[in-house]
Amino acid sequence: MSATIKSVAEYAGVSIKTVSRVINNEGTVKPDTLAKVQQAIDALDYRPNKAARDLAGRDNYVLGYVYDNPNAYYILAMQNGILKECRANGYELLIHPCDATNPDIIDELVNMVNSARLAGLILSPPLSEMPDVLQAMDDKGIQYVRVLSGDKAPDDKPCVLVDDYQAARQITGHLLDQGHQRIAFIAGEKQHHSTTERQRGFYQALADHGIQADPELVIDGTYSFGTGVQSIQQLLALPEPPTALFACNDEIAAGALFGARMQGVDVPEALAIAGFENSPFSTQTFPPLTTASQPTAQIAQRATSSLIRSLQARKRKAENHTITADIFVPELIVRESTSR
Amino acid sequence: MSATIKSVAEYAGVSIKTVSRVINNEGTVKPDTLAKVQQAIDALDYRPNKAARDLAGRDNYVLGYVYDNPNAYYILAMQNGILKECRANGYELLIHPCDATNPDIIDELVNMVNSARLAGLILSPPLSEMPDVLQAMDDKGIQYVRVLSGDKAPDDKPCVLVDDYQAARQITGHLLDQGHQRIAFIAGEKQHHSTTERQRGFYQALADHGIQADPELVIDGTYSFGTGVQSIQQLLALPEPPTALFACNDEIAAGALFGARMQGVDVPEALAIAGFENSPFSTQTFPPLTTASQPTAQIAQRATSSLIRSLQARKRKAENHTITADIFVPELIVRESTSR
DNA sequence: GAGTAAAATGACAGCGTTGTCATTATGATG
DNA sequence: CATCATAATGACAACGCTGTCATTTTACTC
Repeated sequence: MSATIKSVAEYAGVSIKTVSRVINNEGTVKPDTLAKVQQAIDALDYRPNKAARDLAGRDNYVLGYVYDNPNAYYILAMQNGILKECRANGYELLIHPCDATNPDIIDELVNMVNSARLAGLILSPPLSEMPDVLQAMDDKGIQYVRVLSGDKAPDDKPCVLVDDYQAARQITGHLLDQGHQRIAFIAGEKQHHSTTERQRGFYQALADHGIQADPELVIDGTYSFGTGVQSIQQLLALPEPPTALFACNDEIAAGALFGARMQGVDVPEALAIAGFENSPFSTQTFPPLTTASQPTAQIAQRATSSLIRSLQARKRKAENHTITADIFVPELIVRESTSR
Repeated sequence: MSATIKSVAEYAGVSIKTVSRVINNEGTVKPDTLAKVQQAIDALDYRPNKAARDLAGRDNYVLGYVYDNPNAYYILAMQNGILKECRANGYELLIHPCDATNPDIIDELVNMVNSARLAGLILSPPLSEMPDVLQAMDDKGIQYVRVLSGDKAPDDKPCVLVDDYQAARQITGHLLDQGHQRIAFIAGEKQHHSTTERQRGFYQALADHGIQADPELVIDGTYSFGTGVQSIQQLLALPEPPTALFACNDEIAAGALFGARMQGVDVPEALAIAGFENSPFSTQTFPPLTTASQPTAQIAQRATSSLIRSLQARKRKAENHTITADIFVPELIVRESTSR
């Protein structure tokens, strides 16, 4: 049988309420009392009973992660990061896969939050980029944190930013540094901010080097292997084909690599290819892909901790809780697919 | 404010205990009383408070999913299936990623089950195939269900079987039916039962057709793209190369396909390739891969429901609860990579 | 229709925590 | 050193449910 707050209180020689104050960091406990209680907690290996906490308290210690993203690696990395932070703070996580294209998605989410009595929500793209979803959460007073693509927060609500723009600029810059002049770009779904941000970074890098982008070299597609295969065929058929390609993610890049090989085009000798995401795809090709690595798990962890802090701040009625938008810049990883 | 058991009881004109009996299916309630209560539940949209249930009851309504598997698609599919069944039965799910090679893994798991007060565990490979892990669970009286590769249950403890043997036999049979005589096999990690079962099916199919397996055509590797690329080079360098390949999973098959193309070998004209798993890899290649589809989400759902049933049976002290081992046979999916 | 066993229902405590409010200790002030 | 404000602590009810055991109702027997 595991220790209860009562046994800890007896062991430490204080009331259960004081123990409660310690485990909730309420701050109104004398240092030596606190030390005694901490020691009792450690000695008895006490862990608060979540069910009792939820039942007695006003709030619940459960966060929700809502996702709709076909990319399994991304979701799992997010999930791992969130879980880590939740565990560290005694929160639990409710996982809720959903379909963002479902017209009833908003009702579904509100319903879920209410019936599971969630304390807050972690939203990743594309959900985190849907204004009506965010609006509904605000209306219902549901707390959330978003993971977003961008280089500055779109509003003052909590979010963690991934600076795809900057990273895309770096990747493109890397290709330019290698002497490439005709660089192609294959985009993913335009609904994802990540696509538009990466494209913006691509254009900016060209502009930095005084190069005019050739519209023929920019192709719209989806974040898929198939897009890569098809697009590269189209690009290679051009009278003046590109000597380098920046694909919006590794999956597209892998497809392009495959397509190029099928047509007998050597990579990187005749065509340099860079991807984005540092997914397993990027090392499972020959040659391995140059890419940008976003520390997804770490981003998720930061988002979660930010949500928890704002939850606790609200609990203590600290209205002056300042929301700081964390920002991550994916890091350039150079591999053989772009080496000269 | 949502309805409580008390408001339902008042509405229905019975005691709260009777409502409790209804929601727990205890069976000792008169039909018309039951109807009244049901109606009250519907009218008030009552949902039992999980925290109160957990606190008051002996058991918790929380299951755990423990995984260590590099394959993100598999895990996510499992997770989705488990979640679906949990939700349908009012259970919650605790997700616990872990490292099976960690020497302290057993302590870690036992600790987790105790501190989170889990009702039961869902184990997938490789954890479900580690005898010492299972032994520890049995010793501690922790209930679990395993998802296993095999065509019959190894013991009388609850499990759901995936008949890789049968499916591998079918895939190999399909290649044989296409007239192939020299069929290669690339294995994954030998620690995974799925590998040995698939290999067993491969040999059996050859034997069925009176063909002697050529050891030169069987290569050990890992479940990775790289294994596929390397192995196919080795196979194609043989004096008498194979005309068909059965790769232990789609990732290997995709690597092999890539490697074959690199060497100018046409697929399927000069070399037929089949994979296994029906992962996204299998449709992201040109040509798309023949493979076997295991309904992972459905398997997970079945496993979860089996665990829940056995949990409830134990609660009612029904010792005569018979454990039926469900068995799934992955289904052959023929695509262009093996068409004549 | 009285007597009995079995089925159905209810009263009430208790699960482990937090919130509210009362009480006690501490420190500052004159 | 008495007085008071404030910080620290404690007593106790309440959260919504289940388990135990007592009570009532029902069904059956002679």
